[in-house]
Amino acid sequence: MKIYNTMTRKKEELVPVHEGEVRIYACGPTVYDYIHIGNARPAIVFDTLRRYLEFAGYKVSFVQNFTDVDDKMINRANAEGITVKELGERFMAEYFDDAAALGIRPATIHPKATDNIGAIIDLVKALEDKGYAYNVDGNVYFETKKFREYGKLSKQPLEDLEAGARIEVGEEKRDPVDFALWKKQKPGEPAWKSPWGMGRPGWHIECSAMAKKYLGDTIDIHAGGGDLIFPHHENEIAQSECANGCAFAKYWMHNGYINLDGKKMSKSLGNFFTVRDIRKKYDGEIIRFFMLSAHYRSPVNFSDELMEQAKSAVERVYTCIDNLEFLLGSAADRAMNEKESSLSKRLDGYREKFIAAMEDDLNTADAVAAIFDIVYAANTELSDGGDNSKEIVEKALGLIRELGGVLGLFRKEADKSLDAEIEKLIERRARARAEKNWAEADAIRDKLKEMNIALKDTPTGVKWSYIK
RNA sequence: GGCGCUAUAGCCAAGAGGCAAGGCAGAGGUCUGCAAAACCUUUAUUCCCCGGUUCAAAUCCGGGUAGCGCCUCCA
Repeated sequence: MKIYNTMTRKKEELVPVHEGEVRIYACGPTVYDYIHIGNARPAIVFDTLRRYLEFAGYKVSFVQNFTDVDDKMINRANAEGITVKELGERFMAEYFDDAAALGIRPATIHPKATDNIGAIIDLVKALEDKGYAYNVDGNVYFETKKFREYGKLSKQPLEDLEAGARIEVGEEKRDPVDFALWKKQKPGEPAWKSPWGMGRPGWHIECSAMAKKYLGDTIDIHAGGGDLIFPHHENEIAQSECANGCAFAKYWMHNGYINLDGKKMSKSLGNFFTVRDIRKKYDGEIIRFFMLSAHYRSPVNFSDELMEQAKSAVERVYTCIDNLEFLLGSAADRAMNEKESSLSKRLDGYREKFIAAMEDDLNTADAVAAIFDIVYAANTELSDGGDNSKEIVEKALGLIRELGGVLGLFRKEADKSLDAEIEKLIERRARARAEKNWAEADAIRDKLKEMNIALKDTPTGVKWSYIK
């Protein structure tokens, strides 16, 4: 598989450190609020990466952290009159609720910063011992200039950063580009015991510490949103490579932003939609489809119109699945005929197209198109009245399910339970139709529609489904 | 100022030298008692503009234009 590596700005063949296994660290949310759809993009994209790598036969260790102590957490907890811990627990639960709706599987491990204070302290200590960090009255800073390669990910020369950096009033750092590894406790803040006194970790160090603890000194893929490149990932590199003396990550993957009217969606600008709000109107799967219908590195706009488009597209696939399942009921138990063998080969071609797309830096837009190719082929070649073998119908159905599953899509089973009253209505309508009593047949159909049941008259009988 | 990303139909979006994928929406049609779903036809002689390279450019090179992002917390 080829992956675009932000470090080299090129697509590179993925060669994991350990054969047959891919270790991924993805920066997770700060759990002080509901996630917005900008936060949802990396979660969906990298969950899809993980699914594809597993499909391709790798063992995948996927670590996604929760930042559960920082300024935003503290401010929000104070505002709500609860503890930082309570706030974190609440929004971690809300995160998992949203994630499940978006088809995001729980990571292999979801470490929390506050559960890993020991590992964080060890790392800061190592940096201090090696002369990369200095302590000023309980605040420990990383001395950025000591790391010659600083800026290699963002391609920002240190001098330029320095020129642009601001020095806060009362700043005690030796250099504006230095950043905090350990913050001294302020009144009312949560704090842990450390060699430098009571305090809490800086933001960047937790990822370095947890990546090392759970995945080792050199991980395969480090992933996150593009806005983390600088300073977060740059700082992680500085911390980890200085402490461990080896490369931190082989590949850096960054997703593009979600825009609103062409402008980046962000909490600070206030122009964002939470996943929770969107879910009131659209199923999480539609949000996921929307995200995967563009390449992960390109920016995408978000709007109601686009969600409607995504919804219609998702429905097209489910309608096809539903039709194929109905077809199975009347399909013949025989080997494929010549025409079906040819269709089968065509379907294999679409499967290859899907894989080639995913191999090419996770081109999910092209992969989605391959699924639509299958849908089209099935719609065209396998019809209600036709004589179809079970084998070919199952093959088309199986492919949509299999490839859809790699994207975390199209796996929902239609509800096939029907209550007796509705069943009776369908039968009554069938009788009315047989007697050519169209008025009654249509009245029953309208009534069923109000009850959320759609009917379709086919040569092999009446097909019903719930209206979504 | 430094670093970087976009520009393809009404909308969304792949493609990165060799007849412009796929989805949504629209129009007309087929099937149907009528529907629904599906299918057929139709919707970019052309990919922001101007030059250049080439037998061949949406794709490569040079120069513009427009929009966006990071450089401060941000996915």
